[in-house]
Amino acid sequence: MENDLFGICPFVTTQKILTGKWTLLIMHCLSERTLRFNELQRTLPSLTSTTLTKQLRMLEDHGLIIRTVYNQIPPRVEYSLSDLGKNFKPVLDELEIWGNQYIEFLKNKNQISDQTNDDTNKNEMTSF
Amino acid sequence: MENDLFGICPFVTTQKILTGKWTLLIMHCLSERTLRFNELQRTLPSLTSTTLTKQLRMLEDHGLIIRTVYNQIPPRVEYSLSDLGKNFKPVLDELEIWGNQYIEFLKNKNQISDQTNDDTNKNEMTSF
DNA sequence: CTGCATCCCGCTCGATACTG
DNA sequence: CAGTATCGAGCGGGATGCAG
Repeated sequence: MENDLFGICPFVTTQKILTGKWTLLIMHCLSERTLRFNELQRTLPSLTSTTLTKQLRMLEDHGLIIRTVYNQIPPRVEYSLSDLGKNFKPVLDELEIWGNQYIEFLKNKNQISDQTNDDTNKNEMTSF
Repeated sequence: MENDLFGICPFVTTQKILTGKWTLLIMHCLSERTLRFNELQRTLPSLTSTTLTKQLRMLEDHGLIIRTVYNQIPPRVEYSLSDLGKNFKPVLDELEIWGNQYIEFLKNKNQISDQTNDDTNKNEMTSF
């Protein structure tokens, strides 16, 4: 296999699962409650159905979420966490705590750099 | 901005930080002790210096690790976690727990689908 | 409403070769 | 020992358009 440590090292394995720009956010949303496709879409701004579908399929293939289809008109599809997905909750909690810490860190950093560097120049080279 | 929620949503922000195929593993290694460049390289199999350097630079730029250079011949560079990086430890711990759960899940899945195939490669590795 | 098919762009990974 | 320079392949994200 291309990824020698997948299925062996817990960190490499998890990292592989978490590839996908929106996986954490999706997992967080579904950890609160079951959601329909367009509920997810409304919750996650700037995320097209194409991308959302792909990410959901990936998580489903990996066994983290469950896709339930109701045969109705109009269609109704619900996404919820599997047991494996529910066990992921502690990770999400710690991730959220640390993420907020990091955001605070960023704010301080920007305050410092904004004092010295007020002119974020964007001059396009007009000629020469 | 290309990433509207970076610096706002803790999950999106963290996900962005964690891009990089080896970030979690590197963070785990450094969470145990300070390491030199080639120690990391020896610890992490199949990882060229090019890639390792890039990932380390990324983590350094994001403020998670600290790079200390000793002016010596031969050169000596040590990598350690910053305070921000040390605060990441709880995430790593939960990640490791869940990752091992997931590995167990994979084994069961493979047992079902690989009833005819007996894989001889079943070494237990806690990490790397 | 919940997708799939297609195409394109950018970016990351990694191989290889070279350096102080 | 600890990198840098360069280059290429591959893959994921997203825009667009269509479908049941």
